[in-house]
Amino acid sequence: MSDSAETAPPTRELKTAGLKVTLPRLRVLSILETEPERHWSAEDVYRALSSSDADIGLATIYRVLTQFEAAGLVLRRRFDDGHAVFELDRGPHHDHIVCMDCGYIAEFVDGTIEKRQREIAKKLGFEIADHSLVLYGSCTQKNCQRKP
Amino acid sequence: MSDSAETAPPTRELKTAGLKVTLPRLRVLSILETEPERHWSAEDVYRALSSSDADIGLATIYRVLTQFEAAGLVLRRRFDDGHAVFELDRGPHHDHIVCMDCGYIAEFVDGTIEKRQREIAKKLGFEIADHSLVLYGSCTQKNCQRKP
DNA sequence: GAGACTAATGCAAATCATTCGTATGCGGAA
DNA sequence: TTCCGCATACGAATGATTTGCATTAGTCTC
Repeated sequence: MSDSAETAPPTRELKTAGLKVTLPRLRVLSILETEPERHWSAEDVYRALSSSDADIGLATIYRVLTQFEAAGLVLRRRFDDGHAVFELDRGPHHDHIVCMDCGYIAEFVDGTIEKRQREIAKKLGFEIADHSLVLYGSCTQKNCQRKP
Repeated sequence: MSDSAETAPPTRELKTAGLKVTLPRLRVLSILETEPERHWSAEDVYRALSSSDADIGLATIYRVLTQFEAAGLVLRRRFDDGHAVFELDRGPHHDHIVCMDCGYIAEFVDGTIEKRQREIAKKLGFEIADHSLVLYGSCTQKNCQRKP
């Protein structure tokens, strides 16, 4: 089949999101997709791109990630150090539990908690738009102590 | 009665916390106590102190607040903008719900959620040390739109 | 497919909250 | 009160993130 007859997945994704298809945006999206579950800092993405080939400035990474967030492609998270990390917004909503020793991050979903949140918001007279739940602790895994 | 026979509350609180009683620490603690429920940024405290009298540097505010945190006097919170705010650590643990329109912050506690968190942590093999739960939404109060 | 119009990018400089370095000074034990 | 060491003030340094501006690349029209 011809190359142009089909649109490559990242390209289609950008178009669907209403974003102009540019090289930096394609590169960033491709990088994110190499590890779809990972939480990337802007620096992480920058380094991954630099080591590959393209010549993309850090400022552009920030701009692109912010656009992706606005377009609903990625989620911006912030754990206790205050710095932002980004992850692809795929699969169902989830919350996080972070190991304070090794930085390992596990994800979970819990219907009971989600339900209670809605009830609480209602009782307090809020219309809830979003939430952030992060548990901090020590993972008792054998592989702990490994820095992220 | 004599002044020295009784220790003023903030002084006692510092001593109990194992902190040397210094003027900046007393001033910061007093400011926090003017609005015990408030979430203060370091800047907030700085401005409150500047407008009063003392000559306390912003760097000192940061140091003092960090010491207070370590001593368990205050809690450091971080909402979505990534900046730190501090509140006196009194009364029971609580979580927050933030109005994205006016910045109003309400507090709540929910046993069901706390319990589920412990269960989840256990299931994932974590020993939980802390957690952060913030709901974001719009308060439907009459006083909304008021910036913090 | 070429030209034109606009939005996107690279780079460097600017910001902003927060931290550090260092000389000086205050708190508290003897 | 006297002395020692931690605490403070100040400004300069830091590090993540944003912005200004000249240049480039996408997209749309013909």
